[in-house]
Amino acid sequence: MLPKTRLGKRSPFGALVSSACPAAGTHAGQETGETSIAMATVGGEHPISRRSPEEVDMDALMAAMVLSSLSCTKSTNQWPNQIITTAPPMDCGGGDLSDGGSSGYLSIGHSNGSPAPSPPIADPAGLEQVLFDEPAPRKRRNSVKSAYRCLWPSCGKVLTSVVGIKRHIRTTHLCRGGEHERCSRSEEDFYYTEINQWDQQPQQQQSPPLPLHCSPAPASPTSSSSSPPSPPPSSPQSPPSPVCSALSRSAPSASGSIWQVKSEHSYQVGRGLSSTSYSDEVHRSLTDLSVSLRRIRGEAKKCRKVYGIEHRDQWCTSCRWKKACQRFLD
DNA sequence: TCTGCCGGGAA
DNA sequence: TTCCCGGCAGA
Repeated sequence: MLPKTRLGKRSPFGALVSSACPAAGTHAGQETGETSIAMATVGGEHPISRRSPEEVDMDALMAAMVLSSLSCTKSTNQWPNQIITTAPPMDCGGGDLSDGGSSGYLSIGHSNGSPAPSPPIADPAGLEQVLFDEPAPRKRRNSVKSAYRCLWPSCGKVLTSVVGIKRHIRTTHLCRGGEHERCSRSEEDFYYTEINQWDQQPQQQQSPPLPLHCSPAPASPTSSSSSPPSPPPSSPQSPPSPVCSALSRSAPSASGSIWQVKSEHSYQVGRGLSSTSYSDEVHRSLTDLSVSLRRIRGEAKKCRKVYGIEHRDQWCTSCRWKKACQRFLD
């Protein structure tokens, strides 16, 4: 009768989705999209591996400098830096032995094991822990034997300590000229990759079966679907940080003893869990809620389809009432 | 555009 | 409680 404004008509989840998804979808989707693009692009043609040594040197140096400067400002502006820091390392040189994009995660995510500083990881983890009350699955490294491989073109030196590999990179590759010394301190992070050897120690693995909280964490506003939407503590825009510390989150099915280049690993993780997963997982958590709050449209034919409008009297009551069909349950 | 069905109102 | 339907959202 009256034109009713049915703002509250839809389930609160619907509203929440519409309000949350833009944030999650746009941010995460775009970010991850950009990241993916960057990864793909860089992976496709890697400057370091294809260019002349001088160009490589300069590009890598530039990228590293940018990264270094960015990493210095992480504390103030968190997530954009995470985004940004995700991309440049890919530029600066994952090398050929792994997917181009992976090096970004490598250099960022290696905080799991390597002493290289990577502040952005910690905060999302804390945030997600706060939001989801889940234990941080970071312990897997305990059972991992690590080595570090130099990614410098045509080097490939493997050392067993971070210090060693850093020193190697710094002294051998970066600090040929003294002027590099200043920036190379953080730069060497990008020129080595960690290779892990998982032993068969299944019960030691403390990592949860499949940590999904990687992405929900930044999705704090979105994930509030299960809790009243509360503004993020600090950032007004509540930006999701697609980069999560998920390097060690993927659960490699270690059958036997595998050496796994971490950059590869992280690339997959990055696509599957950390970056892309942000939107994916948000979507998924949202979907799960959606299932509970609103039925997924079923594949089964409903009374309407089966009997047709003209035989509406044969419909089940729910269908007649435009409710969820009770006869053809999915 | 069609369809399922949520949310709400009327009887 | 039953019945109906506006309107949203997904396919």
